[in-house]
Amino acid sequence: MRYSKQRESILEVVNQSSNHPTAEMIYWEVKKQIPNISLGTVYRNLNALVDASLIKRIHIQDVDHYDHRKDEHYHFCCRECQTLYDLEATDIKNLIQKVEKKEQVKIDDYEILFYGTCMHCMKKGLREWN
Amino acid sequence: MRYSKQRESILEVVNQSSNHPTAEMIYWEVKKQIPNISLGTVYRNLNALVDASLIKRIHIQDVDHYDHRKDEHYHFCCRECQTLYDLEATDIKNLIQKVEKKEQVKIDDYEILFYGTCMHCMKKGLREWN
DNA sequence: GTAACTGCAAATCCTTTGCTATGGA
DNA sequence: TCCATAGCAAAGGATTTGCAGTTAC
Repeated sequence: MRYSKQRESILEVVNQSSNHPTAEMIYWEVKKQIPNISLGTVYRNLNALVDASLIKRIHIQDVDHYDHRKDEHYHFCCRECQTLYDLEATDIKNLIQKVEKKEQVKIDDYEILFYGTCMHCMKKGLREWN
Repeated sequence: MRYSKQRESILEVVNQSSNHPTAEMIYWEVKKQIPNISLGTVYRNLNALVDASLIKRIHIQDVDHYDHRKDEHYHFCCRECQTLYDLEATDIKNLIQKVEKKEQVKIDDYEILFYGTCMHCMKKGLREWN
């Protein structure tokens, strides 16, 4: 893969985002640095970066989002405020081991997404603890 | 939600499928019973059934699939043969409890998908155990 | 009777692709 | 120099929507 300032900028935006941007959001962000970049270029580069495993595509509630790969994590989507959080990958090695053993498969990646209510929205009383 | 034979047939096809059909596959299957059904009707009903939580939409490798909700399960996608398997939801209650406690959230649903190599393909030597 | 539902076709939305020009190695 | 990559605009594909007719209740 050859260098281009467009691809560098796109990768940088994804890596520095904590909010799992969509292609469109990435496009507008990169446009601040490279005003004449085209949306086609953003899509092409996102695909190239996903193929190269430099970033990850995650599909949440009917929309594609892009995610840096800095560490293993789960995702949590709050149904009240629609925020998408990163969660620590609690127990993941243990879980993978158990599943591999029980099902006799070899696992090399995962996508773990929980839905529910975040602490913030629970405090607002939008949902009771139970 | 009012009764219609189209919706009944669509729900039945999803419930009786073990292969996580796409909208298109469901359309062709329902067409055997109701030859003049339109694709638009299939999409409309799939959305209605998902909204009513009678079926689940799962997005795997860039394609939407539909899944019955008979029991809790994980999904496993084999990178070699592209088969999508249902796996037992090993340890799920324990995992949810741990995550809820650690992250202070309330979880009411999840999507857990593993990627890797299935037993079948490993036996064919497409990938080594390790 | 009437509101929900259907089939059909057109519209919409997101993403990809073809083309020519540019730029990195 | 040469080939990957860019920008632009048109094409593509999946899904949704508007409308007029039909059906469940």
